[in-house]
Amino acid sequence: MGAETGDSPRRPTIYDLAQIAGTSPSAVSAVLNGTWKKRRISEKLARRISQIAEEQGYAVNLQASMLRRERSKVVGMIVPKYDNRYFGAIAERFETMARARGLFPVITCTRRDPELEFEAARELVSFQAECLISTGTTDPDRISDFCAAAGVRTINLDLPGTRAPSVVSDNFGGARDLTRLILERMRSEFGAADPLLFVGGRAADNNTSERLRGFLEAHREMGLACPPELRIVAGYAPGKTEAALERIALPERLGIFVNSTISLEGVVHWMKRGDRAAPRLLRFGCFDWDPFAALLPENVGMTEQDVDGMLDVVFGMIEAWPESPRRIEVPCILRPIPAPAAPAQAQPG
Amino acid sequence: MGAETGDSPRRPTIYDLAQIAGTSPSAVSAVLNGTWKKRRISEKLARRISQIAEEQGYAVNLQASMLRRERSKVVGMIVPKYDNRYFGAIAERFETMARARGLFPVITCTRRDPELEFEAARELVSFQAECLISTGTTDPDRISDFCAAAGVRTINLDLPGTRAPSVVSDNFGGARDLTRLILERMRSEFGAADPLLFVGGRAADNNTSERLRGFLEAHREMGLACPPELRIVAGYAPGKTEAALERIALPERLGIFVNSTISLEGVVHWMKRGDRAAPRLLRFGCFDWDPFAALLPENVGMTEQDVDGMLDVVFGMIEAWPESPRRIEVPCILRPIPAPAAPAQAQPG
DNA sequence: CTGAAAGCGCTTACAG
DNA sequence: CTGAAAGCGCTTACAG
Repeated sequence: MGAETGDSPRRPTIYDLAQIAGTSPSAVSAVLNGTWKKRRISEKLARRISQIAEEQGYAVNLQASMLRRERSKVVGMIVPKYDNRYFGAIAERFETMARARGLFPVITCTRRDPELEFEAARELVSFQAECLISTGTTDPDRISDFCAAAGVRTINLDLPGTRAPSVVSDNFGGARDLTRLILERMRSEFGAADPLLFVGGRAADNNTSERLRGFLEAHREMGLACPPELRIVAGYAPGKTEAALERIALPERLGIFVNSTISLEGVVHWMKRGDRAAPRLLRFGCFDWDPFAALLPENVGMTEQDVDGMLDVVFGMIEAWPESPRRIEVPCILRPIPAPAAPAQAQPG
Repeated sequence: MGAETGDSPRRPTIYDLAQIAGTSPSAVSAVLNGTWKKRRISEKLARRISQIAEEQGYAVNLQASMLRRERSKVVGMIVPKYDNRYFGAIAERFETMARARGLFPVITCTRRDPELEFEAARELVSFQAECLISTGTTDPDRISDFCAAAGVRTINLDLPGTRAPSVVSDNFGGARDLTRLILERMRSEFGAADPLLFVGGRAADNNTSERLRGFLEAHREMGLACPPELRIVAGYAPGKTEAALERIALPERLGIFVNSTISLEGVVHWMKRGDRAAPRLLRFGCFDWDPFAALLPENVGMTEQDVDGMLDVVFGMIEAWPESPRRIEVPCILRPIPAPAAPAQAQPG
């Protein structure tokens, strides 16, 4: 990009508008930012200035405006991905809610790269963000420390950081309810009362351990023992999940608790490969939401994190600053999927 | 948010750093923005200044910096959604590529709301964006006109706007290839040689009409007539698609060309409801990509738009400005899905 | 009812 | 090798 297109005139400023209107830059500024009634500028002048601004295609220079104002109204967010139902929904909802409150949302996507995350935090501070929400970041505390030093508030979303208030899903309760649902469906459809297989996630990951706790709790309620070999917690990646499933011997009928749609891709690939002994009577539930995954015939239910609910809490914290509680839990939404009403679709003959 | 936390000290400026270092603000500025070698500042001083900046948690004020510089390096993008595989991938890739070029990407999500789109364009101009990429917007020409008046360049991505250069998928070729694939699979799996059903999209939508053209072309090649009643172009919404499918009589065996994953949701809901006469031998292909949709057993292939390829072209245009061609087409990527290797999974008994 | 003036935090010729 | 000074486009007390 060249610096200028050469023949394109400089973008008009309030000085240009003032000259055209035969008034002062102060008056133009007041009219254009809505403080003109307070300054008792005549409605006639206000109207004329607005008209001229419109004609000249005027747009305020936010860099200048923010530099001068005491508040930037910029709120920053760091997400690991957009290309993901959950984080996509978070980013979208955050933007909508911020705008509704007259704030300027600036979102950055850092693909779980710790260095990029830190650079993004620095950039958002440089943009004069008033607060920074981080979600899915690998090192939230480093970001919080940096921001604190710069006087920028941070909130961790769906992350249990220790250096900032956090808003998290009730992973325990959500997992317990999903586990109950799967157990129930195994019983009603197959008459089974066996412990489930837990698949996906990382042991060090707080969300995974909370979900595992809920999973075990539901088994305990039913008086079911839960052998450790039925827990595959070897990462979220589909390939790892698939490989781990291949290595273990599984019963004829099986219920699976899948810890994310990422892991679910691995589970389904494994199911689809018919070249080995897989359980004949299979059902699963998944802690995550995806509309197409909801259509898989073995799926009995999905647990959706309450994005709207969590962001309501986040904006509540922003507004009630600095009296934010350290941590708030938001319940998840269980979406049961009814058993198919009819026999299977046609298969290749 | 209160204006200040009261006890938090003002964020340090180059004046503060200069005072601590016992030098001038000019020197600090030069060191911090990398122009110090040109100014022949001693390496010793440069090192000391950097050190102090680090200690003080200094972060440049981009508002001030951008205001003073001739270039903002901000590149804006308007997308309709983040919560969508395609647009999520576009946003994510755009951000990565812009950063790699030392630019500041600012993305706004406008949920197909024409007023919001226009407000977003105005806001990006106010942020001094040097160019604006719009994709999936309802009124790209209005945005282009406004930006042109403000001296901001626009590029339409996957949109055939008339007022700005555009980068679009080869919808014709992509649809022709996908249609060929479905026809081929209907023949090899079921021995069928019937015309396909086209489902989804809007007739007024350029992408839909191009895809329909490719669909018809593939039929023509095969010597197949293509009766108009086998084209359901009543919008993308899943509900509309499902309702339209219910209203028509369909043959025992059927191949379907589905015009987006949005419409595909409707098709699959219709397939899953077993309470009416649906085709027994069903296959479909879909012009869009989704990993779970790819797992549906009737799916023979999906056409992915080449997001990386399109954005390469977009950044090429940005850099080669103002010699941009009016319109560039980028081929799509066909992803065939092999027929299942084994018999169907267990169904409820 | 309105304008002149200071200043937000930087960058960059310009003058040593 | 380095600093003083002007100015980017606004906003906002302040003084009429």
